[in-house]
Amino acid sequence: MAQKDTARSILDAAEELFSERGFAETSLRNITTKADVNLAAVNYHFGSKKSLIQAVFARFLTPFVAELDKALNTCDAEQGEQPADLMSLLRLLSDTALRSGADRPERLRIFMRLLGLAYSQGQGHVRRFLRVEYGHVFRRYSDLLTRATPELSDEDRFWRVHFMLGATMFTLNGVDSLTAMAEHDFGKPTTTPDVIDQLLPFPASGLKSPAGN
Amino acid sequence: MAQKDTARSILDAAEELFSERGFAETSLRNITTKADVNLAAVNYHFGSKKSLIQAVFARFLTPFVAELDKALNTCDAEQGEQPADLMSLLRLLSDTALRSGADRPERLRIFMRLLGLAYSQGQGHVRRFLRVEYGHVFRRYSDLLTRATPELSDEDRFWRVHFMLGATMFTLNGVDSLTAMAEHDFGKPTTTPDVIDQLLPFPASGLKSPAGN
DNA sequence: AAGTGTTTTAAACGTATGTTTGAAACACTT
DNA sequence: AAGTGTTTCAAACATACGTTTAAAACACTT
Repeated sequence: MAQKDTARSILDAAEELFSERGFAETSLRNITTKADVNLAAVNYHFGSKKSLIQAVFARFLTPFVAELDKALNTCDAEQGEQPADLMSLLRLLSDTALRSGADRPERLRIFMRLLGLAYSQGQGHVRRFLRVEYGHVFRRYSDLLTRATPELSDEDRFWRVHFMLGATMFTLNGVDSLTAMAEHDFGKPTTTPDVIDQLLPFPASGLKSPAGN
Repeated sequence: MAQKDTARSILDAAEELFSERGFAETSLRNITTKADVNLAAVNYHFGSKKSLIQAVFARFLTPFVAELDKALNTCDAEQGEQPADLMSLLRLLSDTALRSGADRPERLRIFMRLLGLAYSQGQGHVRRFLRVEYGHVFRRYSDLLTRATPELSDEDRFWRVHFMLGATMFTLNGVDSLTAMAEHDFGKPTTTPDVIDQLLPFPASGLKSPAGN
């Protein structure tokens, strides 16, 4: 009982602190203080700081890719008749992501910040971990994207998928600052799902934009 | 003479190391070793590590915003007849950016990585520094963007400009990995200007995408 | 209730960091 | 060539970090 509690407190505190300040800027002492556990508890339960970082990712990603895999299975089943269209595929991904942090929808925001940090800060071990552990699901999704945009050359699609990825990462990464700015300027409160609704047409249009000019 | 040389070596080394590993992950000893100067030289010439970071940004940004300001002046002069269209505005920005790192075009890649890092790592002092020092030029550009997209509501435009920013930042941030992947997959060598040519239609389409669905 | 394996704790360890110091080396004017 | 202000240098400083240790506290079976 105590075991689970301590490990979970550490993960909770680490998730929040990492997403706010980054990995290198968050010390184990910051984490254990916030989690109200002993400093040595991190090394006892997770072995090292690196392993703790990976554990933070695993706690979010493992259920997420499981759900995504399931969703892709039903998607494959319905196929044969006709491949899923682009907008449906984007919706499938965002719905799965939103549903995956079921308890609090802000989990998605926190996690996207972590993902962005992992790629922009050194943290090569995180990238390796993610590729080895979850790569196959993303390859499945990527195949569906290809079938949904048959008019694009492989090269154009490659670049535009990354443009889309960038717009998404950047937006969800800073979604708290952005929603604050939007609320200040336009009065309307805006939630993360609202932002995603705003977002999706942008890459959907961009992916299909006329090539070559 | 020695003064300029030492300071410049430090800036060169810092620019490259920061862009590769991030700010927190690069120590003054890394920098001074690579620059082949004494450890104390950083504190002597720049005062502190924070000030060094800001100096790295200033060295790139000061000539860049000067050129951008000039370009916006001629743009304003030609106006009155009709506001500049969206694609021209994007071209104006990317051309200025490419021309600004005149000596080596890879300077732009390095600098975009720095910019991305500054926003994703803590480094609040950098954001403050950039806003205070260069904010007015970006506000000018933003006004032109508004006149180029009169059909958008302020809210839609706000979000889409940030989507565009995200696609651009992310792409130029990781442009070295991306071009390597593209070259491996498609055989074609790809330069940073090539990537920008690929990129621009994407936000241009995205900005004008039909609203509300 | 004793015994056993697990978890927590306070303290210390070794290492790396940014910064400061004071003397030495240098450049440049008089 | 002497003198003056600037720049370099090796060394040390204080601090913070991740990790390890060994004893204490705990939980749970017998």
